[in-house]
Amino acid sequence: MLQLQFIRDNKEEVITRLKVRNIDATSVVEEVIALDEKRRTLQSNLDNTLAQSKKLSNEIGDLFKTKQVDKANELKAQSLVLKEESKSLGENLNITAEKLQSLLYTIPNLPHPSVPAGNSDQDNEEIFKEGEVPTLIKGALPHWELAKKYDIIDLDLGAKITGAGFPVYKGKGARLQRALIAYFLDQNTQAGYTEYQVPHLVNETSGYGTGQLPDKEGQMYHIGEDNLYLIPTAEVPITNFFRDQLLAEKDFPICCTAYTPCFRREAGSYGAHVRGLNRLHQFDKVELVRVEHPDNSYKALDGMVAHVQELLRELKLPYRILRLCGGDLGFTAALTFDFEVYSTAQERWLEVSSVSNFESFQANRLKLRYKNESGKNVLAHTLNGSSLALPRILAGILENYQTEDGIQIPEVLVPYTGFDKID
RNA sequence: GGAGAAAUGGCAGAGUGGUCGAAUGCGGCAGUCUUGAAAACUGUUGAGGGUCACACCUCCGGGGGUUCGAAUCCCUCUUUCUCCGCCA
Repeated sequence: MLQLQFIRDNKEEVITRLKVRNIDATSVVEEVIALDEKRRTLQSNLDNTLAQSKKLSNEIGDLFKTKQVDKANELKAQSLVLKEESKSLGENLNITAEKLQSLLYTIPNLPHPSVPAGNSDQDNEEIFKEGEVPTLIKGALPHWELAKKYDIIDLDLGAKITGAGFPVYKGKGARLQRALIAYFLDQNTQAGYTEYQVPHLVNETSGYGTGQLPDKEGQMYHIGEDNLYLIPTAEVPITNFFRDQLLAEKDFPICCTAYTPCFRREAGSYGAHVRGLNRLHQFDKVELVRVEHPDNSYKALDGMVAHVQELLRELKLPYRILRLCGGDLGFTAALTFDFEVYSTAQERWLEVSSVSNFESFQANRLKLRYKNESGKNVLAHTLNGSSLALPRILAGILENYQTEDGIQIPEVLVPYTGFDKID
C-alpha cells in the first residue's frame, strides 16, 4: 500500500510512474485525494463535537459534586444532542475511511526508475547470463519422461490421491529433493540468514499484510471452516512476523530463511507448458526474507541476487537473470529480478527464483516501522527471494545432467544425497 | 471439547464510573559529577489523526452496548494461563 501522504504530495509522480505498469491511475488518484479531503473534514467536525461534549461532561461532573442537580440535568439534555450529532458524523467518517482504504488497496507499488516499460514477459530485460548449456545425449528426454524411466517422481499417483499438480517423489527422487532443501538452507544460514520453520496456514490478516489479499484471493487455497489460507510462499508467514513491529535501527538487517511447501491454485493456467514439474499446485521452496533500513534496501537486493547466483553457479546450471518489465512486475514489488534455468531437453527457460524489493509497500500494510535517529517512526523496507524453487531446479538437474547410463548428481549435492547417480 | 483466571505504554505492573493518556519500577535518551566509564542524582521518554505551529480528537486485546461521562459496568469474539477430558 502506498503512503497516503506520498500520494497527496506527489500526485503527478504517482500517475507517471504507474504508467510503466500500463496503468492509468489518474482517476483513482483523484478519487483517493478527494476521499481523503472528505475524511479529514469529517474528522475535524467530529473532533470538535466530541471536544464540546467532553467539556460538557466535565461540567456535569462538577455540578453533581456541588449538588447543583437541576443545572446538571439541563446540561445533560444538551449533551444528548451532541451525542446524536457525533454519532452520525462518526458513521459517515467510517464509511468514507473504508472507501478510501479499499481504494488504496487497489493501487500497486510504484516501479523503481530502472524498471523498463513493457507489457508481458516478452519485454523483460535480460541482464546476465552464465553457464554452459550441455550438449545432450542422443535420445535425451524431458524430465517427466526421466522421472518415469527412473521411477523417482509419480505424477499419476499424486493425481490419484489428491489431483493433478500434486506430485509424489519416490526413492532417490525424494532423497534428492531433501538434499536440495538441506543444501539451500545450509548455504543461506552460512550467509547469515536465520532458519525458521513456520506454519503452513495463515490467517486473513497475514494475507492482507503481504498483499496476497485482497487482489490475489483466488490464487490461495482457503479453508472456510477456520478462515485460514494455505501459504503460497513462506514470504507470507515470515514477513508477517514483523507486522505491527516497531524496530530500532540497530535491529537491521533482519535476515530469515525457511523451507516450506507452497500451495497455489493456479486457476486458469493450463496448457503445454505446465507438463511435469513445470507448474504445480504444491511445491517446495526455500525462501529468503529481509527487513532493511530504507537506505540499504537496494544494496541488500543486490546481495540477494548475488547469493542466489552463487547457488546456481554451484549447481552448475545454465541460468540467466531478468529485470522484470512494468507489465510483468508483481503488484507489491518495486523491482524484481527473475532467475531462469535453461531446461535443455525442453529447450526453454524455467523460472526458479524471483528476488524483489517491496520498499515500504508491504511495511505500510504491516505497520512495520523503526525509530530513526531523530526519534521518528519510519516504515522499514521488506525484500524477499527464492533460494530456490525446488521442482524446476529438479527438472533442470534431471534434464541437463542426464547421461547414457543415468543422471549425474551435481557435485555439491553428493554429500547430501549420499549417491552420485540416479540409474 | 468442559471449568476457571487474565489481556493496560519497549518491558514489568498499579489503577473498578468523572481533569487517567494513565501511578510506579526497569529500559531508552539528554544532562550534572568524572581524565573516561560505572554508580548516584536531575530531566525527558507511547501511537495515530489534525495544524505552518498550537489547539483539539482517538487509542488501556477486537467489536458492540449502558451512561451526560467508561481502562473501570454489561454483551460478544479472539488470544494466553491453570485444571479436567481426548490425542500425534
